[in-house]
Amino acid sequence: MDAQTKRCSAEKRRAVTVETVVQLAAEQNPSTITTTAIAGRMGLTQGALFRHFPTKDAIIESVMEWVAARLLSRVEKAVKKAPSPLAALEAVFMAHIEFVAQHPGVPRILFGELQRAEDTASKRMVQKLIHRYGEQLHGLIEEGKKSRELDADLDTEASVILFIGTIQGLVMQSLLAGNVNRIRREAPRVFAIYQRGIRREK
Amino acid sequence: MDAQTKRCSAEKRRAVTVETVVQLAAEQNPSTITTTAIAGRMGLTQGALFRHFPTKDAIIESVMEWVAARLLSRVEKAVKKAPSPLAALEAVFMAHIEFVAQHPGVPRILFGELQRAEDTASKRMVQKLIHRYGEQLHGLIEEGKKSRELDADLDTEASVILFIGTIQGLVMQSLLAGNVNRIRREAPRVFAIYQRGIRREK
DNA sequence: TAAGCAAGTAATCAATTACTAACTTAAGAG
DNA sequence: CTCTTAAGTTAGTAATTGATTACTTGCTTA
Repeated sequence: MDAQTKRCSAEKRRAVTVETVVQLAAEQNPSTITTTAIAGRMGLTQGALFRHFPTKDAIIESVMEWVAARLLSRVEKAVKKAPSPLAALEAVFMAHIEFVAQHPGVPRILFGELQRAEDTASKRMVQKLIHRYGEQLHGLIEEGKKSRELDADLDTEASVILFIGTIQGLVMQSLLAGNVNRIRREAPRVFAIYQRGIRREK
Repeated sequence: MDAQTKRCSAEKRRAVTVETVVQLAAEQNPSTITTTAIAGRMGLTQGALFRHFPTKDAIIESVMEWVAARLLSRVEKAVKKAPSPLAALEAVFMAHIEFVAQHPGVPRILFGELQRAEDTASKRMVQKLIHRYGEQLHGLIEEGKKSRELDADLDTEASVILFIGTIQGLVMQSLLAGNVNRIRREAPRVFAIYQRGIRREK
């Protein structure tokens, strides 16, 4: 409910605001989240939000920064721990799924931003985030080819698209079922098929 | 612009309205499409829309019916023409992609409906549509196992999720690039990997 | 302890939304 | 040609939105 009913520092308040938006996005369409709803969940009046953010879009931008930092950090960590490129791909996949399961609102926010017609700052941030993510995957797949774990003739670009799409598909399933935990069960099964599609034939 | 500037029958007007929404959804976030925008695109005043639909949600419901009928019809046709289960899967995939390429707003509308917190009629229609679609795929994959085209140990459920997710991923890519035609080029390449993941090892 | 400032409130703003209702007008039937 | 009716217009409504403003409260520190 109210993360910090009393008054607290602006920095802390901004952080709580971002987390509140992420939380609300798990419960409703991100594009219908109002500043009143955000403030209400924080135990604050609506006007108070604008003491910390100049505009609503600025809040969304902060959310994007939060997402980018957290997601990329997890991905990086997963890559480092993995003993091989293919193992890294799997670790990244599972890390991403775990992140999404913990914050089901995040993929909705990203997808929603991409849908916006205007060329907003937050939309560009999503594009940049996914682009960077794709480059990481691209690198891993190319490494996998060299280490002969993956098929040398593999279409790297298509593999990246399928990787991201696979996660997107799992998210959609969880939306369909209205059950977030299903995604954790299904993820390994779906990744197994993906893996078969890219790994070197014996 | 204006599909039928003059006055026309209510039936025709309803059809044009639905097509206009689909068209607008290709250009902007579906949840931001207003009745004013719909009417404007049709060369009509906003109030006139409510001569033909009792509410905005009723318009969306009609759109869902339009989508369900068109998509399922294409899928059915693709299945019938295909000589084998695996060929049918590929035909369905390409038919779906072609449909999405022709109507880029459709997947956005579906995804947007799924995100709604309330349990609306149109949301249930989307759930039903995808469920039926999934059942079709399920059947094709099981057939493929029997005909020994697909791996007997294949996880059917996961394969269905991956199939739909693959399309979702391609849609996301086209949103990212802002280019609809890319999806046609990438689809066969991505499906090739999917196919490798499910077909029987030689 | 008093001053200064940052954080929060409450009321209100203009703009936009879906929806309505009294009216006008065009088209087809007799 | 006229009359009826349905399609469309004009001009509203109430509710909701993001944002602003004048005022209040509480913490820090000189």
